Amino acid sequence: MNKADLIEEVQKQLGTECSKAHAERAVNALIASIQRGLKKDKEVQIVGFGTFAVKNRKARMGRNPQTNEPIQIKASRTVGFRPGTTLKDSV
Amino acid sequence: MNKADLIEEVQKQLGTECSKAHAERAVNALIASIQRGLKKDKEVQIVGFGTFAVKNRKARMGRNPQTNEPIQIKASRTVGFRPGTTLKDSV
DNA sequence: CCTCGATCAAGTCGGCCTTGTTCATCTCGA
DNA sequence: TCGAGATGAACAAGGCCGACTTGATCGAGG
Repeated sequence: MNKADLIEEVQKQLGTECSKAHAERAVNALIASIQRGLKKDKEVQIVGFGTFAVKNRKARMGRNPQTNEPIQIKASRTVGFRPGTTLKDSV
Repeated sequence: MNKADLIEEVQKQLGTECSKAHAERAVNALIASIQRGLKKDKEVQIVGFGTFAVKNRKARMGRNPQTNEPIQIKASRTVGFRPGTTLKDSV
């Protein structure tokens, strides 16, 4: 399922009163808001769905799959997601 | 950041023309749509954000942290999330 | 057309995941 | 606005799953 299909689903649930353009704006706004929330509070919790959290990933040893040469992987940040109980049960 | 703050952020980005109640409906609709997309296609890709995917978790051996007793962990399903490049760079 | 993400290779170690209670926090009805 | 109900985080220890590395290529979205 891609973004276009997702927007269509959202527009259906919001009713025909809401245009697809509005649904798209809402989707983009939500995504942007989650990003801003992650940057600010490092965590965004959505009850009944799950929790997004910025995670610190330690430096470690890796390997270049092409040259088979060991390389140093620097510490980095990523975004983790832990599904909530409701979401787990629904899938 | 909780759901209420998130809704407020969304409403700001949508403009004052959109009420907070509408923003809340949009947020709920999007979440519900993602859930339905996961149940249907097992994967929801949002460009510029990341990808949600239903993952099959194999059965394995675990341990009860309280009794220190080995236990069998049954195979289960969970929802994984892989952040996209844009999201990684923003945090 | 241009950007963005998935994919593939192989090897490895970081961290996820288990149970169950306790506590903090959020949601929602009145 | 406040209380009641509900949801999730944290905590323990340890095993093994899988995310992660490069980089070119393909597909698709904007």
